[in-house]
Amino acid sequence: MTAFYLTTPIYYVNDRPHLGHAYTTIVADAMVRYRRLAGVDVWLLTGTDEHGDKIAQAAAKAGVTPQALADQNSAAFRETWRALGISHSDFIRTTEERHQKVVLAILQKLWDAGEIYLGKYGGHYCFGCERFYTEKEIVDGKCPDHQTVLQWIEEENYFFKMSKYQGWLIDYIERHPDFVRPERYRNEVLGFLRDPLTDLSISRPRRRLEWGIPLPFDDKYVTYVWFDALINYVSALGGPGDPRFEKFWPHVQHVIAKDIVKPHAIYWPCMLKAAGIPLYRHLNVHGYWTLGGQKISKSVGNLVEALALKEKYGNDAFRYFVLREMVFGLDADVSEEAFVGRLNADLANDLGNLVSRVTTLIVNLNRGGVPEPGQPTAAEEGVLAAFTKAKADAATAMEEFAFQRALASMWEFVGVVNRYVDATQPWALAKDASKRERLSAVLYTLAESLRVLGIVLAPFLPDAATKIRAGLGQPGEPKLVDAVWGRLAPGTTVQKVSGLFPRVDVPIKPGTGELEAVTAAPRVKMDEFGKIELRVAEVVAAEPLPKSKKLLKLTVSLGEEQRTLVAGIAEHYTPAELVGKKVVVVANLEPAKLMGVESNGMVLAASSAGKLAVLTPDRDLPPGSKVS
RNA sequence: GGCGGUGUAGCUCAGCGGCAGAGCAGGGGUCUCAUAAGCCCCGUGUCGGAGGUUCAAUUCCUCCCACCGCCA
Repeated sequence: MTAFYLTTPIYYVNDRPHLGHAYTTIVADAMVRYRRLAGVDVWLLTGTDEHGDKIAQAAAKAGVTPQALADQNSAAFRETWRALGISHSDFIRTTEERHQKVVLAILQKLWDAGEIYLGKYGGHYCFGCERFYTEKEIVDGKCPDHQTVLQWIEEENYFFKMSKYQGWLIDYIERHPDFVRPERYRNEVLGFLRDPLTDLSISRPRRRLEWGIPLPFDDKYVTYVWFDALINYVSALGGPGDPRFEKFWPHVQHVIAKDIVKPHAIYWPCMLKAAGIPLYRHLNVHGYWTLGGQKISKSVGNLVEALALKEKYGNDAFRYFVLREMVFGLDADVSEEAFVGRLNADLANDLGNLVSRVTTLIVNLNRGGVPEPGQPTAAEEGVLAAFTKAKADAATAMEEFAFQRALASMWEFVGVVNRYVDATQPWALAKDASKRERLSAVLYTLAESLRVLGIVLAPFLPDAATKIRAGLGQPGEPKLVDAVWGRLAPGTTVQKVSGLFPRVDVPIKPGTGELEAVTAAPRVKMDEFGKIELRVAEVVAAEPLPKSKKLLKLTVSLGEEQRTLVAGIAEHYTPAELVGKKVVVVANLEPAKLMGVESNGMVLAASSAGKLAVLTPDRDLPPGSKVS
């Protein structure tokens, strides 16, 4: 069995988890699930990066220790991945001993090999910020934050001899065209390498920064955060020599966002080379999300809110959207409108409806079981061929981290199956006894189409795929080797699978352009509606319920009887306003106790955007009048 | 300022030397198994602008404009 090792970046804990982090992690998760489906032994690593200046400063500002801040924010990431159903194998933190141990070992090894030297670094330093500024950040020789004159100070630091690897790295990237991909980022890296590469400062003096891993050969310094952080990919596997490392490291690929290309494409290969560790296979770089056409800024925090789409529409829809909408490597835009568009068009109309119509057809026309496949005709061969193609195209796309293409390929097949249903018209075949065998062949083909979809979609839509397989009597873990035509046994029980992805109606709020998404209500039959007894009632008495902000206790007259009911309208109506009003109530609602008061019915009220109005008859009618 | 990229239908994008394409949105039709879903039909757009190479350019070259990225 082959192995596969994939890493997300370790996320810096001065930030809260947002859509950008989620995308990187979902991409990695989908990739790993896909390989796992194919029987590959996979290891997915994520985690948090916890050392450095910014953490120390943020912690000081918040009045907590750096470790406490790191604990809190690291937990936020862990919780987000749990909520998104990420199937990572390990979660590493750079403050863990297992990580620090490997960092120390590598530093020592580089020191012993003469790859590190003590050098002088001069720069414009601001004592207020406790940091150096580059020439371009300086405004009139002053700190942009404090407006104080910067001082030129020289500081001794340890440097990694990165410059000597420049020629080697250029050569390596040229010989390995997909080392950094997509190509645009490879070109960027090569562009950067056309200028002389400098040595990399890998330390910070402890008198300035305590929050880091002390250098093993000079405890007056801590390790520079990038040098520390990159090593997580190695340390999480136990480091060279560890069986897990030996097994997975030869297959390692990284996924990152474009902002951290340089450390990953330049520092990291040089570090690995110097440490005698083989280079990673691929650096897979993706772009940024914009929100409703707006650039994301941290102060706005809107990228965090984008995660709410997952709460609102479900995890599978969220995964589908981000994987389908972003061309891997390029920037993409999220908006609720685009999200709902994808959800309705691809998930509800194409896939969800297909699953619903096919399972219903089989249940209705073949007493719930998978029929015999019978004699395939050109139409059936066409469906099979379409699946074979979709599976192969998706596999190719997944090799290249082209998630959008993988999903598009699968949807080609969904379209073929929808057209096949229309072309063969099983409902018509069922009316003709002489077409019995033909009907069997068609229903079998449809059932088989759904079964294989339930397998190949699993890495992308884990929950929906499980439901599809369950409907076709396929419990347990899906395997790609079973996504082979003809494996579905005749006689297998089929159950209706409806409502996989309900359509969403989106009225656009007038004037604002904002969307207020509302899930379409299911249709009800007349006799179902008829079960609800609505009557006009007159409010006889009203009083607030003690200790409740929202509830009012109402006594209403229905003509021949009086009732007590509780209504959640206290924020919108005073008791005095209500007495004497004629309202509409549900008269046959099951009694319910609210704040200790038994309520026998419900007052109907309409609400929108925080406003609320009870319904009253347009003309005067006696209490008890039926509403229908 | 240097290097690179992008500019194609209302929107998102594919094509990259041989009669302009897909998905979505929009319009029309149609079936009824299905989530008012499906299916079928409908796109003359100066392929950013100007010039050039070529029998032929959206596709190659030059310049210009706009936007973006990396670097400074």
